[in-house]
Amino acid sequence: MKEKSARGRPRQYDTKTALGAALLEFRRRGYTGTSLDHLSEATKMARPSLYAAFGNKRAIYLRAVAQYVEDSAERRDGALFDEPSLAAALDGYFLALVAIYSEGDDRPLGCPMLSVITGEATADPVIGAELFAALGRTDARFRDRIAVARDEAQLPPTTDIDAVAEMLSALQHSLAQRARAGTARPELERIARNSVALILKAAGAGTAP
Amino acid sequence: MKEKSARGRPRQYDTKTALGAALLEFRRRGYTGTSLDHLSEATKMARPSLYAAFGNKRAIYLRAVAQYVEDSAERRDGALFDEPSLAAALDGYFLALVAIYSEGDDRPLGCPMLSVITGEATADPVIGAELFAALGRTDARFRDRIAVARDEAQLPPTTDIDAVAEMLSALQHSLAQRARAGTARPELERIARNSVALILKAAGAGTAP
DNA sequence: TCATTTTTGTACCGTATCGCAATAAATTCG
DNA sequence: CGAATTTATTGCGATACGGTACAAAAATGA
Repeated sequence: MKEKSARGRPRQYDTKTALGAALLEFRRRGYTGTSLDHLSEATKMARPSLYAAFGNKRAIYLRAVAQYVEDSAERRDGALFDEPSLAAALDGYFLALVAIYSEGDDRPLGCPMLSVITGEATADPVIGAELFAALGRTDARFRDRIAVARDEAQLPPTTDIDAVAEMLSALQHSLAQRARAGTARPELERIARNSVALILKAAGAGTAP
Repeated sequence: MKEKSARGRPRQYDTKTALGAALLEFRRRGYTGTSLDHLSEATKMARPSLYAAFGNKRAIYLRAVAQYVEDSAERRDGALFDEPSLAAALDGYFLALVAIYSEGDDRPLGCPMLSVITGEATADPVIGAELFAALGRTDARFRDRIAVARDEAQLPPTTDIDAVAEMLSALQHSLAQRARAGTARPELERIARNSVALILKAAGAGTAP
C-alpha cells in the first residue's frame, strides 16, 4: 500500500515521524504556544513544506493527533478487550495510559488531547468539536467493555453501564489532569489502581456470582 | 480595611471588577490566546495601567484566579461543610460547581483553572506549580469532608479516605473537562448526581450504622 | 539532453504581540 | 493658587506570528 514516488524531487521527510515530532512539540508547548517555526524546527521541514503537506497549524495538530489515536487504538483496545477479567483489563488499560501520560524528559506531558487543546476549545469551534468527539469515543469504549463484563456475569445484571463508564472516563480525565500538573508516575499508577478497585466495588463486582 | 486613596489622580477602575473581567477573558480565549490588548479592552484599562497595577500577563492571571478562589471558597466550603448529610453536601457542592463551569453566553467556559492553564503547565513552570497546588487543595478539601463523615459514622471506620477523595477530585476534573468540551448543563448535572451516588456506594455509605 | 514534476529554501507581507517611555490629566497637600 | 503625587493616554520599537510567493534543486520521463 506504499505510495511509490513517481516523479519529481523525493521528499526528505517521513510523514509519520514528522507528525510524531509535531505532536511532541504540541504536548511540550501547548497548542497556541506552538508556532509554525517550532514545528518547522521539530519536524525539520521548512514552513512551506509543512503547509503543502498538511495545511495550516490546526490541520497539522489534527493530523498528528489522528495518527496518535490510530496508532494507540490497537494497544488500547487490546488491553481492554483481550483480557477476559474486567479488573485485569482495566488495570492494564490504565497502566498503559499512565505510561503515555508520563512521557516527557523533564515532566509528564499528559494527554495529547485533554492536556493540550482544552484551553482552545472555547475559542476554536473546530477544536471544541474534536475534543467533544474524543470524550464521546472514550465513553463509548468503556460502555462496551462494561456491557461485555455484565453479559459475562462479572457484574450484576442491574449494573448501570452509563454511570460506571462515566466514572472510568472521569478517572482518565483526572489522570491526564494530574499528569499535566506534574504528578509523578508512581503516584498516578497508585491512583489508577485504587480508583479502578473502588469503581469495581461500586459496580458490584464479585457481589452476585 | 479599605485603602483610602490619599493623593494623586483617583483610579477609574475597580480592582475586583477588572480582575473579574480579566478572568472571563482568559476563560473565553484560553491563557496563551489572551493578549494584553484583549485584557485591556475587557477591563477598560490601558495596557500601561494594567502593567502598573498587576504586572505582566501571568501575574494578571494569577491575581484574577486568586480572587476567584477566594471569592468562591466561602460558597464551596459552605456547601461542603454546613450540610450535615454527606450525600446532600456533595450533591450541593457539585451542582454549584456545575453552575460555575456552565457559565458562558455561547458555550460553557469550564473551570477557570483546569480548563484554562492545563495547556501551559508544561511550558511555564510557575503555571505548572500553580495547577499542582490547586489540585492538592481540592484533594485536601475532599479528604477533610470524608473524614468528618467517617467520624460521624456516615461512612464505615475502614473507609479509605484517600481513595474516596481521589474519586471525588476525579469527578471534578471530569466535569471541568466535559464542560469545556461543550457538554450542556443538564447532562453535567446528571453525571454529577449519578457519580456522587456511585462513589458513596463504593465508600459503603449506609452500610454499617 | 531537455522538458516536466515535485519538493526545498529564501524571502517577504501584513498583523499582532509584549513591554515601556514620554506626556497629559486629575486629585491632595501646603 | 502652586507643588507634589498618582493615574490615564498616546505612541513607539523590536520581535514574533501565520501564511504565501517565487525561484532553486532534485528527481523522472521522453
